[in-house]
Amino acid sequence: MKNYTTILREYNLKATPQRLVIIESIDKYGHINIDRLYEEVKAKFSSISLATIYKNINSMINNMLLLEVKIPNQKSVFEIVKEQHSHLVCNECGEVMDVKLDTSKMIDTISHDYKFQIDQSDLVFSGKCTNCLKK
Amino acid sequence: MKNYTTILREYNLKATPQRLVIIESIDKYGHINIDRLYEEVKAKFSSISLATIYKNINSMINNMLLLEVKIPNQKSVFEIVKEQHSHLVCNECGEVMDVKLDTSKMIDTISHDYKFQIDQSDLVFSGKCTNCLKK
DNA sequence: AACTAAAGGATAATAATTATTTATTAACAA
DNA sequence: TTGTTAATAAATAATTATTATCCTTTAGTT
Repeated sequence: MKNYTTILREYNLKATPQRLVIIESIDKYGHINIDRLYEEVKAKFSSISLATIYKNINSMINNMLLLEVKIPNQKSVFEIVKEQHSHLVCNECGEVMDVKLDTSKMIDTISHDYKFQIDQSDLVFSGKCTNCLKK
Repeated sequence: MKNYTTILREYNLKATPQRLVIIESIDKYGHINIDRLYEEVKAKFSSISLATIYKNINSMINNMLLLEVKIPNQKSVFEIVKEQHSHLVCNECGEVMDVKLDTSKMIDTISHDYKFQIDQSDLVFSGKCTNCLKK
């Protein structure tokens, strides 16, 4: 069991009970959108308001603890910042999963061919996941 | 000068004057977000409502004439569907540009390693464009 | 324990998007 | 070229999404 209190403090965020539930939920699911997160948190803090969720998500993003993943045809999901990676999205079940890719060669090519300095890569691949392929 | 009327009809969309201006603007800029598009169209049809813009964008997307490109930290832009490509976004000037990439190897790797069937790739690289690098 | 800046709750305000209703018009045919 | 009709535009209204405000509570520190 991770110590979320410590994590929050490392990112200069007060470790409030609400925030603990938020980060715990995100960590639990890996990726979660605002609505599901709201429900998760409300299960433990029935009085929490959606505005508080938004406020916290935003401050966690500003402090680089979380990041938003924009996905075609569905709402963004949030995840805890970790090593650079890309995403697979299943159009059947909606599942979002991480995938480790070596993008260095591609980035070199672009930098060279287009004289463009790349600071960030957001790669999303959509299709059908293993489970849904079986069905 | 392209014949946008014909294009619209090919996609089973009535060629209304409003739609002609919409597609003309998108084609002119390559990529445009909803607000700038609204202004562009309003310059020619001062009475047009934002709802009409949304309605048309949505029907053009549904009929596969347009597609939405989701971008980190800014509003989505729309573009005319063409051969598969990726996007570069400059964080300084906001410019969005197309880039032709060979993603086949990457996709094969993912398909193989993760047993995932990839139908669509959305790749966005952000950083600094040639022009802004010079400044 | 007390202080204070930050956070939560409640709600209002704003922004973004979609729906509804009626009048207009593009596409097609005679 | 004109009439017919289904689709579209305009003008809201309604929803949904997100942010701001104001006041109370609390986490972190002394």
